[in-house]
Amino acid sequence: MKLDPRHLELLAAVVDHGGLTEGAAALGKSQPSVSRSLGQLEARIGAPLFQPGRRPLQATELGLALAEQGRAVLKADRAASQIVALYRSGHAGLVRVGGTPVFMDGVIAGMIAEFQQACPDVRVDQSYGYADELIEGLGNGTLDLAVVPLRPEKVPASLQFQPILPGLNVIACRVGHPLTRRKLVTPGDIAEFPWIAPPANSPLYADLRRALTDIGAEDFKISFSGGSLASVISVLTGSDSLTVLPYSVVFMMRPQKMVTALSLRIGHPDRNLGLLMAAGGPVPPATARLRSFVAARFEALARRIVAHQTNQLWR
Amino acid sequence: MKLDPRHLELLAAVVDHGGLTEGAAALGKSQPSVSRSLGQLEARIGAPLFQPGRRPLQATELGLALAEQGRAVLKADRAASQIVALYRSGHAGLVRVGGTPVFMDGVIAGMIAEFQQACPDVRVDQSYGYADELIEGLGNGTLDLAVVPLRPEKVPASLQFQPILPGLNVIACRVGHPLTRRKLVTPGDIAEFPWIAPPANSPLYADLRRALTDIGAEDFKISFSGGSLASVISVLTGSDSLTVLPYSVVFMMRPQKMVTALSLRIGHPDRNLGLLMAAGGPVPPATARLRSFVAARFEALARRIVAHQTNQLWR
DNA sequence: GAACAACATAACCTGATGTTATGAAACTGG
DNA sequence: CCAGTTTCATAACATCAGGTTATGTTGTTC
Repeated sequence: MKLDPRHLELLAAVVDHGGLTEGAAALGKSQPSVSRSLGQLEARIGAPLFQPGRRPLQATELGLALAEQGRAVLKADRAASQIVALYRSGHAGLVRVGGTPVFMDGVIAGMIAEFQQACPDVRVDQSYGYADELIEGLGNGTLDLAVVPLRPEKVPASLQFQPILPGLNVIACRVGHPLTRRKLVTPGDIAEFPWIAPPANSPLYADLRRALTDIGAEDFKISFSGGSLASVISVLTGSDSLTVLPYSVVFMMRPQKMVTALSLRIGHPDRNLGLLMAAGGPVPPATARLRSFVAARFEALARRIVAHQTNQLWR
Repeated sequence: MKLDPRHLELLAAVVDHGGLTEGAAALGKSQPSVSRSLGQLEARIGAPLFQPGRRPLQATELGLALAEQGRAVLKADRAASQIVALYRSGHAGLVRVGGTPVFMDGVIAGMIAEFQQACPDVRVDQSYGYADELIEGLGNGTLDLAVVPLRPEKVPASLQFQPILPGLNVIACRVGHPLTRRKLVTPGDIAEFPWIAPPANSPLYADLRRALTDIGAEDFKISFSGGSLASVISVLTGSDSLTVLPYSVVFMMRPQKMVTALSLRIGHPDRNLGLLMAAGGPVPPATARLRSFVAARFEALARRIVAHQTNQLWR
């Protein structure tokens, strides 16, 4: 026999509240409604759930046993409501974040860790990709949020783009690198050092080439290429190599005192780092929350960068 | 937000069966019904439960989390159905059995133990009383079944009486009692031995008085009275006392070889031991099952008694 | 790209559940 | 033991969710 779980809930409430009237009130229903529903349950079962002729309604053994199950139903129902509430407030759910490798490793992952301190039930699925792949992912629904340097005019109509930092690259090297002792670094100075190149298909690689070309360093030797940020940093700190990294990435790594930037201004790309999301449709709450969290952190980061720059430690 | 537990059940079934159609089939419902109900759930929640545009319907993270709760609801529901099924088949429940002390202790308790080997989930609440109290208990619903010696014409109309053994008392004594060595015991022989009397308000006490009067033993001394069966047996086996006990009780105690009956026929009361139950209303299945079990055991007992009597061990 | 399977939608009906008003029954205190 | 109060059951009605069958519509598959 199939029982209606709502009937079991009613029974549990009535039993636990010691009476039909109070049980009904606890459920926010009228007393006759609960009375009739329990009557139906009793009729379906064909056995008394309550001892007859007792005015503060008292359950039979069978009624108590079924109320036990009703409590289980109520518990599951409350848990489900809690899950929904968490989800709708953005405190639970799954956010699939994609972004360019260097930014994700150097900046975003740390922010996500911080975010999850506040929202431990939000799962984050991180993936890497460049603009085209990220845009496709957002388009076909396999990605909720992308962190990507982009030219605003290249944003598809179906997506919305929120700029969070101007594109700005620097030449990075290890702390204590010979060139860091010089007040002014000239293009000629850097020619003697080997370079670490980002993956050849990355925008950062194009930035590197352009920056070096801009400053007239046509001829440079690449000693290492293709690694992710962790590898790049390892090589950078273990050698006198140079590389091009986003300003924000180097800035975020300042506390570790492993990497710094040269006082050589290079041409900056006409892109903005920004957050890319699907436009139009409803945004999953957890995605919205993470998005605004990251945006806020970047705003703070931008202020700190400005403050730092005015301190003239870098130029 | 309050969710309908039935929706959670639907969700669990669909998720676990890998599709809406199969999930609906597993629940014995039509596919459109489940589709629409889940659509409503989705609308109420305001968030997608399934990934859009996937043909074997695939749940989102939220859907999976809610399905987990749905499984809990389903489990509780099945458990409740199981409870009802057990109850309705008489394999679970509570039976409140009342009866006269000597029969309950000497015969019925053993049968109940045997019954509970087969139906361990049937709880038995045993109480003691004489005819009037038992009839009242059955009348006001505090008793399901009574085992009581009764004159059939004294059965109230609202109750039904099922005779299971003719009333038959014997004079009981310890095994090895001096009188057991005599082939024929005369009324005069018993005069010298002290008597154990049942409680003064019990029918058995009246039987005792009548039996002794019948056989002309006007003058007898009572050495012990008022105890329950266990005490009576203790005194009986520890002395040369005599007492009056129902034949069935003495018969049931034969295996222990502690108590036997004298070969002195005494007048037997015009009562029948029987099972008394409320008539008319629906009988709780567990009560019906216990009733028929006890009746069957008594039938077997009656046969064994007859067989034993033809062996002439007693008379 | 055609065939197929899976899901969504439409239209309809039944029945459960909600309501308020009211009656009956049990408990309470004197 | 009786009146008052509380508690539950019943009546009458409205509404809506959920059941059905029939029929699109859309992914998936070969």
